[in-house]
Amino acid sequence: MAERAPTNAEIVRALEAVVALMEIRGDEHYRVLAYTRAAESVANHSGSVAALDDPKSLPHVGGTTSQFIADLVEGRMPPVLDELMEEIPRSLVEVTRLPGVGPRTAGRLWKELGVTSVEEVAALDPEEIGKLKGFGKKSAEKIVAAAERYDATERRLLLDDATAIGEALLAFVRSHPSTDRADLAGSLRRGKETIGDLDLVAASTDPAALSDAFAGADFVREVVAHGPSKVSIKVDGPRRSPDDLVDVDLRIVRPEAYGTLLHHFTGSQAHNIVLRERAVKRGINISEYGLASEATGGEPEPVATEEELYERLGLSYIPPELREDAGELRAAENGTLPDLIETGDIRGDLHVHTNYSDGKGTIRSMAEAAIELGYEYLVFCDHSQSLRVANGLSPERLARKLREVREADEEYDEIRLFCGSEVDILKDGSLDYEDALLAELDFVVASVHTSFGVGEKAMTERIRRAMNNEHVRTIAHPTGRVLNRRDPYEVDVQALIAEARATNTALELNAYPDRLDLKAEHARAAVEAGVKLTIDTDAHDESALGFMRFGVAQARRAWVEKGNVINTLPLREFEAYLKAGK
DNA sequence: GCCGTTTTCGGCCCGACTGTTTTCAGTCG
Repeated sequence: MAERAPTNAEIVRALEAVVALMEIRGDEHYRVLAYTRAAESVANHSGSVAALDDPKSLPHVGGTTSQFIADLVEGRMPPVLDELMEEIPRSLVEVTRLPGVGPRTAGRLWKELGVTSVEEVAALDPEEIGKLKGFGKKSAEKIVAAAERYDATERRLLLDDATAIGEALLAFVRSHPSTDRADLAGSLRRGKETIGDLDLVAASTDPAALSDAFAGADFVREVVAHGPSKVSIKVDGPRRSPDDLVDVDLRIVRPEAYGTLLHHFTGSQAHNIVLRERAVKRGINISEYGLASEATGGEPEPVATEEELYERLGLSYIPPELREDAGELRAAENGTLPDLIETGDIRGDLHVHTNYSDGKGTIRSMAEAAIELGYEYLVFCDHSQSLRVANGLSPERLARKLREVREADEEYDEIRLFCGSEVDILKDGSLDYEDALLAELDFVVASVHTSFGVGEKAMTERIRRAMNNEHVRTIAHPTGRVLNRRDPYEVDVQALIAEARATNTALELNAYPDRLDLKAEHARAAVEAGVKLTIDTDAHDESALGFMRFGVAQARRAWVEKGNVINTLPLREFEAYLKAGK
């Protein structure tokens, strides 16, 4: 037995390692695909896979892959992975990440030139590669150049940056005279927590003209590919430096085929594949150009909207955020898709900061920004006393702030203002204010900001203890991760969900683009367990109140409905919830 | 390797673009 059961993410990493190495070895495509799908299935599972009685209950996990998972759970190295790592240098996997280099090329560079790493590719003379059959001067130079500028630190775009860049590009596409419709597609449209590259789709009466205009626009830093219906370019990333470029794809079709195009490039790829397989069984072939069947003589018949596409397949409309091959097809067949929460359902923000601690806004400026958003209530939760780096409030300053919130509340008819605290959960699980003080506040958010490295057992106990405090209504950013900067601390999220349910404590889905914590799989597990969520921006200035849309997008990916979220309650009901206690 | 409203065997989504090719493999999404 292993010391600790592997997390879903660890199982996924092991399966993906098999995929990468098998591809290099040149294993049969469908064998590799099976491991790919098993990895996706584990990643999409909301509960702990290690805790399942039989992993075969997961879709795309059969006898072999379930044994693979069982080996990991019991602390054994799965033989297939052992064998692959014995045979193939692990560092070759990185070579396949070079743009334009896939597993076939990496495998040949290794077998025919003895190259095992990106560094060794960069050190190659392009002429050596050019001597290999099927490689010319151009591709040889491209491969070496890609290796030379390869940056191993994977950096993905946060949602706010991706949205800003994407919307600017979209405005350009929409402004072209031949454009009929255009949208952002891909993972940004699905609301994924981070974005690798941007996908745009357009319906145009003159695709070639739009393609040329896009490839020639002044924001283009590099043209990667340029055809009559597809353009791939690089544009400046958020850091606007030469080594911070973002890949962008634009696909263009005639207006009548827009529905299937938008659908195709929204993905996910896994969703598209299962949807298309299902269609093939019914004699229909789906492509971005439409639906083809015997009845259409094998030619694609265009479909103008996504709604019509799903309808023609006998399915209810599946929102983009659910398109992950995570059970949405079955739900669409049965008419049991969730009625997903929308940004407009949010009635207030329960976790915002002011200049009393480390925020930039004042009580009144934040209140006025919240009024602009149409909120019915706003809860100020500044940091507590021990968090000195964030100018945490002493009991005296908290008392002063409480008075000011009460005064400001009198001044605004449009909104109710509440005074809360984001109170630190100290190392031993006690809270950073006395209970008597917490009792005076309207709402208490508790969270961990220090001593991240205490280990899973201690961290889980620490947060569970905080949940058992009668004043603590929600746990903010429950896993502490900061995207691109800091991994989550070790904590047993399943145990937190169980304790949240037992103590009637909510869990926060923090909408800040670099947190988005809980992540979607955990948020889904929480609502499945009957735990309520709060979706809060943790705003430190007025504009950050607008991050709510990113939190809602993540909640939608977690199959969350309005009724699962505390701050969708109308003011009267929210007040009743406050009054009722835990 | 997985899967079954034609199947326990024989299938497995579909197409654009590039480079090096005279018909296609590899990569990408």
